[in-house]
Order: sequence, then structure tokens, then C-alpha cells
Amino acid sequence: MTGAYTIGEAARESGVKVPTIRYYEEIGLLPAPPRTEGGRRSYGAADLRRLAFIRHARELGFEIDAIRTLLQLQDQPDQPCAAADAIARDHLVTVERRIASLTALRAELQRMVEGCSHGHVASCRVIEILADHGECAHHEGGRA
Amino acid sequence: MTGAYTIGEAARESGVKVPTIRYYEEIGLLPAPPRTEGGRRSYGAADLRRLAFIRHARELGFEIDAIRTLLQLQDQPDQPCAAADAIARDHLVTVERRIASLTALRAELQRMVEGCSHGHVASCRVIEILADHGECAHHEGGRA
DNA sequence: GCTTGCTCCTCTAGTCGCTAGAGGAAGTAC
DNA sequence: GTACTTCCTCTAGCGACTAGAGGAGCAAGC
Repeated sequence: MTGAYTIGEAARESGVKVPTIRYYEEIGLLPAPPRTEGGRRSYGAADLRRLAFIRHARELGFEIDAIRTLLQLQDQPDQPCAAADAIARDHLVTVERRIASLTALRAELQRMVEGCSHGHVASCRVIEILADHGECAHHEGGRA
Repeated sequence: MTGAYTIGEAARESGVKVPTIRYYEEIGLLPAPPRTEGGRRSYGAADLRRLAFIRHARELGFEIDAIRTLLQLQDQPDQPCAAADAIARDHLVTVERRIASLTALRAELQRMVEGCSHGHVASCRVIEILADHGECAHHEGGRA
């Protein structure tokens, strides 16, 4: 039977660390489980699934608030899934923007390190490019 | 002449927000400028250059500590620039890893939203993939 | 002179998603 | 009975800011 798990077992099974599990409980992402006589948390199989879901979503870069919504949706399987789709699409857009930004950044870093003649700071391309924004190809801000 | 600037002017010139400038001063990234009679910060042209340097480096994703080192290097132009080069190279590696990770992530998000038939949550591909890690192509962790 | 409105000052607290550590109790192994 | 591990709660810290309170300086108009 899908018995009871200690928080340590839940952590090992789900890959979410012990303090993080407690943190998720604190912020209401994971329901507070029943306790043993001695006051220890006792998790069931459904909790492990929920934790795995959260972990996977975090790995994919979803924010806690988005995961909260996704979990609510998961709990109501007869709802239309437009909301889940929208969250994923939104996130996809974010990720694409981030990739574009990082790719531009990579090009600039490559220019830096390739241009560096390993001489002295006075003539260092790395320092130079950082000092002169005008000289560089990077003109759109935003989180890298 | 390269006169004196208020913190607001420095912010406009450098693109760094006013509270952020004060924050940089607090953490010792920017020297504390002289004050006017009325106690207001009075910046010179060198401060503006330093701020622009910091801003650019932050835009490129360098961490404050790395910027601190880069600024120290900039202040000693006769030093060899190996350290600056190493910082840039390090950062390039980080950025490349991040791009790889995000690219894998993008593929998975695309699978999600393309597979979504816009029906109900019970059969939603987005929710499904999140629930079943085994089903997905994403197996290496790391910061996205 | 006086008021209006903007910028500036300091200080504290909040953001996000955890992570670390203190100090103590419960459970397990020998 | 004692050693060891795991668990408990609680508070504080990380990075890099951001927001807001409460007050003072300063320039312009009347």
C-alpha cells in the first residue's frame, strides 16, 4: 500500500530538499500533512506526486505563483485547460526572450575575450567594452 | 566643464535608478561623493563613467562581486589583465550553460503548448508533462 | 515673504525562493 | 542506557535591489 512517508523520505523520493518542503507548506503550496504522535509530518502518495509536480515545474522555471495556479487547475480536471495553456505560453515567451538576450550577450562576451590580447588592463578589451556602452552591440536592456 | 551632478541627474545620465545609486554607495561599489552645504550628493564626471561601467556590466549579467573586481582592475591600468579576462571567460561559460539549458526548456514548453488540445484539464498536455517527469525530455537540472 | 511642488535625505521593511544555523525533542541501533 | 540520526520550531541571511514613511532643501511664481 502507498503508506506514510517521513519528510526525509519524501525529500529523497521527490528530489525536493527537506527545508524546501517545509517552506512549501508554509507558503501554502503543499497542504499541511497529518502528524504522528511524536509531532512529525506524515506524507502520503498524493503528496509525493504533488511535490514531484512542483519540482518539475520549478526545474522548468515556472514561478511559485504560476505553479500555484497550475496546481489549482490540476485539482479540478473538468475545467477547461485554457488557463494552463496560457501560463505555459507566457512562460515560453519569457524563455524565448531570455534566450535571445543571452545569445546577444554571448556574442559580446566572445568579442571581449577574443579581443583580449592578454596585455595590461590599460589596453584590455574586456574593460574597454564595459566602459564604453556605445562601442558595443548590446542595446536592448532586460533581464539576462 | 565637467561640473557637478545631483543624484537625479546622475541617474538620468547613467540609466541607474536613484535608489540603486545610493545602494551602490552603501555596498562600496561607488565611492561616497562629496556633499553640498545642504547635504546632497554631488557627483563628478568620473562617477558617471563608473556608474555607466557598472550598469553595462550588470546588463551583461556580471555579478556585483565580479564588477567590484573589474572596477579594481580598471583603477590599476598597469596590471596584467588576466584577471579581467578570466572573469569574462567564466561568465561566458555560465552564459553558454544557461543558453543550453533554456534551449532544452524551450523545446519542452513547445511540446507542451503544441500538444495541448484546448480541451479540459483532465487531458491537458501541459499538466500531464508537469506531473510526469519520466515522460519528458528534460533530465538535467541546473538554473534556467 | 510665502507657498507650491519637486527633488533630495535617512531609515526600515519587503521582494523571491529558498538556505543556514541554533537549540531541542523524538526515534532507532547497539 | 547511550550514541547517532532525523526531526521539530524559530530566526536570520542571501543577492540585488525596490517601496514607502517622514522629513528637509531648493527653485519658481505670486
